[in-house]
Amino acid sequence: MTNKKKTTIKDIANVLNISAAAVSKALHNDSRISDKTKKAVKQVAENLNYQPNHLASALRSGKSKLVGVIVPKTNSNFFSSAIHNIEEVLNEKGYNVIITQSNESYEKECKNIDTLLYTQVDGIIASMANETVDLEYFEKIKSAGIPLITFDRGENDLNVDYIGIDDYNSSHLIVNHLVDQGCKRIAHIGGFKRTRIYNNRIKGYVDAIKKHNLSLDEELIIESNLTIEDGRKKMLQLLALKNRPDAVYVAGDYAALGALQILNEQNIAIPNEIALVGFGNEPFTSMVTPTITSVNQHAYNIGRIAAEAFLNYADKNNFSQSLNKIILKAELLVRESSFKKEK
Amino acid sequence: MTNKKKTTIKDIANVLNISAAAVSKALHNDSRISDKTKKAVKQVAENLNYQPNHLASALRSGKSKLVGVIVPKTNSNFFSSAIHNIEEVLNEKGYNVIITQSNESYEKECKNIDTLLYTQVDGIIASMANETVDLEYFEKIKSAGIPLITFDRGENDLNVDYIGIDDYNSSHLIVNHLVDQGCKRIAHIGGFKRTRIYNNRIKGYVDAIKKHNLSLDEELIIESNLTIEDGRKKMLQLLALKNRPDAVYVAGDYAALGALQILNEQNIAIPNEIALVGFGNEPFTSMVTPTITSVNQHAYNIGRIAAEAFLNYADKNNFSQSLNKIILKAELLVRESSFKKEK
DNA sequence: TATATTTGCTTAAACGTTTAAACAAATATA
DNA sequence: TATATTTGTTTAAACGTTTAAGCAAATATA
Repeated sequence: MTNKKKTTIKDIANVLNISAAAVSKALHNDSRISDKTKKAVKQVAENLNYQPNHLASALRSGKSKLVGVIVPKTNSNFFSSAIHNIEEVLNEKGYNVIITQSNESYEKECKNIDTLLYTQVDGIIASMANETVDLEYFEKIKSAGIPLITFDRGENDLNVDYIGIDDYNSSHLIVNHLVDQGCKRIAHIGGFKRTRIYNNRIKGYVDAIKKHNLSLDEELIIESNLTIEDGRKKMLQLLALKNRPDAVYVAGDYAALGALQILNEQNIAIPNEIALVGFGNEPFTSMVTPTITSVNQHAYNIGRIAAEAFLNYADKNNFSQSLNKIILKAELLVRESSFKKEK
Repeated sequence: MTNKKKTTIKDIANVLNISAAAVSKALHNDSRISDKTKKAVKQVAENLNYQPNHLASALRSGKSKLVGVIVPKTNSNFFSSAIHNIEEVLNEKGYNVIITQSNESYEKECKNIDTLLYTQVDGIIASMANETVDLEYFEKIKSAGIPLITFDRGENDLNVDYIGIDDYNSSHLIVNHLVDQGCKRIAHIGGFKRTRIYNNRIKGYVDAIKKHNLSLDEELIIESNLTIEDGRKKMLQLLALKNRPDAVYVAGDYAALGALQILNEQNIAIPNEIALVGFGNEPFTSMVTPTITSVNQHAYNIGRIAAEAFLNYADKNNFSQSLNKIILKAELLVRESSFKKEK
């Protein structure tokens, strides 16, 4: 099958012997077009299998009705669910969503930004890569004059909307729970300090430890990239201490899983010998043995709110953005890895 | 920050007192433009922070340099990895990729197709939703005159390129392995028969069972939607049989996980009492206890090949598509759930 | 020196829409 | 009946590019 020429409004106009402008207006239900003409136009459009050319209308109107989304990876429950909800809200309003993934690489993230700007998206909703420290490229979005909304991983210095959970308080929830279970020496395998959310989790951990008058031991706080492999490595590091912890709070579920594997391999009783808590509520946390206590980040709400934040700016041709944080409460889901039946 | 007008080639032309056409050519390194002018144009473009308007060039050239991807869900290792490789190949060639997910819903899939056609993509690479039986919407893609490439989940009747693994032989690999482990009564929790890949897995299972002269028992073949929940349900169904199986081959890893949960809950020894094999090599198969034997579908290669299949058609303005299957060999990854130390 | 070719640019049309402005015909208002 | 308003349409310009065609100046060829 060779590709036939696509039907345009001109073709419809020719069939009916009216102007292209009349066709355009008829298709948009302009009040100044007679019902008779509208009906005829729509009928012919259908017959000729007319598909509006988005490029032309976007060019003319200056609005592409496209919103770009940048996430570190789609292969995570949190992000794929956030994307789903962003789509749901935006499709409703006639926007289409372009998803791109950075794979945690700053370089790829820059490319994605270029791609999206080039595609003339009307706005960008982004969660930053672990690697990202330089904000220059994100500033580029702002100076392109389109709204930028950040979620989960954002930076105050960008001075744009941010939607995330309360990382600081989540750490409190976790430490409180572990203390409640009788743990006295709680370690923290955290993310990179330079990433705000992980830094907040660390701060929350430190303050909660202090609040409970537990010993704040530097060797119990470890920075990690939070992959499975690194979780294994950092768990081994903790086990090598003269004075082992009796609980480990890991700032990401994948790393928590790595830690769990090591504990299982070394036949260390979970949670009685060492209790374990992850973060993110990835589906596998309730699939592994033992199931892993984790924190639910409410991807559902975050996605919706991020989309709504964008809609707030859309269609306004004179807007100014500023640091506008929306912080949601997170929920601790206690599972086997930290719940001691007999304390 | 209010949104300033964007720089166009006209702005550049004005600065240098040359025509817009000259600017366009200079930016594209046309041989008929002097090096001096090219240099000057590029310098001014940089100074004014010029970003080409993709909509305009796409409209003019009739090529959007955008490729649409439709997958059932991004939240699966197979698809997210396939997407990643599709992107890698296509970005290299100057294409950008728009990802959409159907969430296994036919309705959403149709919407996605409309969206992509509306966005004027130059081609579509798709894997069909479980629900999809009606091919009308996919025919719409063909009649839009752009190439359609299917992977993993496709249909012969579409008469387009298809890239997938050898499902029929994969079933043979699995049954051979289970027989090798001494299993005599092998059940199959399969996907929907109407979906080609699952049908092929069922056929492969049936033929392999016959080949080994095992009893082909209708009650051992169960159709499922392959979610965790359904995997649990169908496993319970198998356990309720008077004559229980000693092995279960599940056509998807999520359902296999559900089955595993039931076996663990009922303290049934895996693999000695019942051996278990999944399909898809989702990361969690090597995370759970016991680890689950599964089939690696080589998402890496499938993504690359699908992208290359598209590139085959791209830029050709007269092409015809036909059923063109590329079938890759799959790899059986034997793990704890089916490997008996003492047989 | 006369002619052909190459170089470096300009002009203008085109891609498919949308929309402001114009205008004739029909209808309402006084 | 004369004028104002409404209705239903057309015309033409615009969005920012690309590109075929044209043309003058510079250079090569005979």
